[in-house]
Formats: sequence, structure tokens, C-alpha cells
Amino acid sequence: MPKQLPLVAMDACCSPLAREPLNESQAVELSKLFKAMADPVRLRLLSLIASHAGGEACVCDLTDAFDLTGPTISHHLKVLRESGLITGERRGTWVYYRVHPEVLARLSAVLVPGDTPVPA
Amino acid sequence: MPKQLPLVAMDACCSPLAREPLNESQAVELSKLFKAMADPVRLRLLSLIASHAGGEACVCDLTDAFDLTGPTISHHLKVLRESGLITGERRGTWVYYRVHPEVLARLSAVLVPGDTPVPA
DNA sequence: TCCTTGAATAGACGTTTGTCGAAGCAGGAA
DNA sequence: TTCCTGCTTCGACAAACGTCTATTCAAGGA
Repeated sequence: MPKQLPLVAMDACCSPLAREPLNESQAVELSKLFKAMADPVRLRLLSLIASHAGGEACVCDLTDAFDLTGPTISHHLKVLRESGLITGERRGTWVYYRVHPEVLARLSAVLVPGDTPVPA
Repeated sequence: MPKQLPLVAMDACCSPLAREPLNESQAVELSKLFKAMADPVRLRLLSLIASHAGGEACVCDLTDAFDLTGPTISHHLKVLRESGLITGERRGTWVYYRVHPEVLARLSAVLVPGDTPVPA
């Protein structure tokens, strides 16, 4: 319901870092993903959602895990959403988030030399 | 010679994100690595070094690839060094950098569910 | 010795980011 | 309707970040 944004993440990107030098736009795309993960709170949010039973977690669960205000958690969730790493869906009173594992897998593949060249 | 700093990266960290929730200190450690990679210039530097013949590149090669001043490149290399992703060595007039592939591999493993639990 | 060149450090400056309190919106219950 | 609760948006502010110029250091060559 927060209207899924660009989803830049999906077409990001690139053969492994060590195979050939990234060009500038590839680097910009990739850096958006890394930027989204470059915060301890967001990493924990991601991990909480990913490891939660059923593959999704509601915001209320997430907020309780931190000493931060609601708006701050909401802000971090928005950053993760806009980077394409998670999606949120409202069901009745609560909003549930789940991760996009393919995006994490892509990112993972970029870091190591052995993996998929770039499936599409 | 720029004196290898903490190398925090080596003991960072963690079973895959989706296996169990990261605790706070794990998240802080991991976020340092992601922060180091959360910039297009640093990603390209990393990629240039990793993909360079012989596995190393001298600063002069790197500087030429960007429209940025020497000090700026030097600053980014320092960030990468302090995160443990690369090392620099002076040989005569030039300084050569190489990446630590194990650190990238660790990071990669954290992102996907299937991989090594956490070898130690 | 002095000079030149490659690289790192110091300090300044504008931009981005993380956090908050206050206000707004969406659903459900009375 | 009105009220309450869960979540998001808005606006502000301090801290962190990326870039620059000027300076310093390190190594070699005259």
C-alpha cells in the first residue's frame, strides 16, 4: 500500500566485482542497495523480517525490538522499501513487511567471483 | 605502510540474515562493511582493484579512472582500508592496493540463506 | 644537497542522513 | 458520527559524509 517505488534493485546489476570494472551507472545503482543496508537498524529490520515465521513481520513487532520512536522505524522501512529490498502490505489494522530474497541473492552474487555471470 | 587498521571486517560476522535476527553489535559490525561499500566511487575502486591484472592496482591507475582529485581518491581508499576490504603496500615510488576476497565472501554469505553457517 | 613526483593528511564547506516531536491518514469499534 | 490505535509524513536539527585546496611526507634523481 505504500505504493511500491522504483524497484531499482531488480535490475541491479552487474557481473561480479572482480570480473570487470563497474561502470559509473552500475556503481551508482549498486551503491543504492549498499546504502540501504549501511545502517545497523536497517540491517536488524531486514534480519527480523527475513527470519520471522511466515517470512513476514508486522511493524508493531519491529518497533518493539528497538529503543527508537515509531517515526524513526517508519523512516528506515521506507528506505528499505524504496531500495527494493522489502515490500509492505496493509491487512486490516496492521502493515506487514516481507523481503525480496532475489535482490539479496543478486547482491550476494556480485561480491563473489564464482557465481552467476548475470542471469538477465 | 598506511598501517593496517582494526580489520574489523575479519570477524564480521553472523549467520545469514534470514536464519536468525542479528543482535545489535553484529549489526553494527556488518553495517561498517556495507557503509564502506555504500558509495559509487568506492565500489568502482574496489572493482578496479579486484579485476586488475595481478590482483593489484597502483593508486596512479585508480586516480586516472575518475574526475576527482587525488586527495579524494586517497580518502576513499582509506575508508576501504579501515573497513578491512583492501590493503595497501608501498613499493618504491608507488603504492599498490589489493582486495581481501575472504571479506567479500563473508559478506556475500550473510546475504543468502543457503551458505556457510559461520565457519569461525 | 635540492628538486620533483606520487600519495596521504589537515581543515573547510555544502550536502546528506538519522533522529525526534507534531500532525495527518486509514481502519475498526462504539 | 466520534473516538482510538497503528503507521506514515512533515519539518527541524545535529552529526556524518564527500569533495575541495593547501600542506606535508616519502622516495628518487640531478
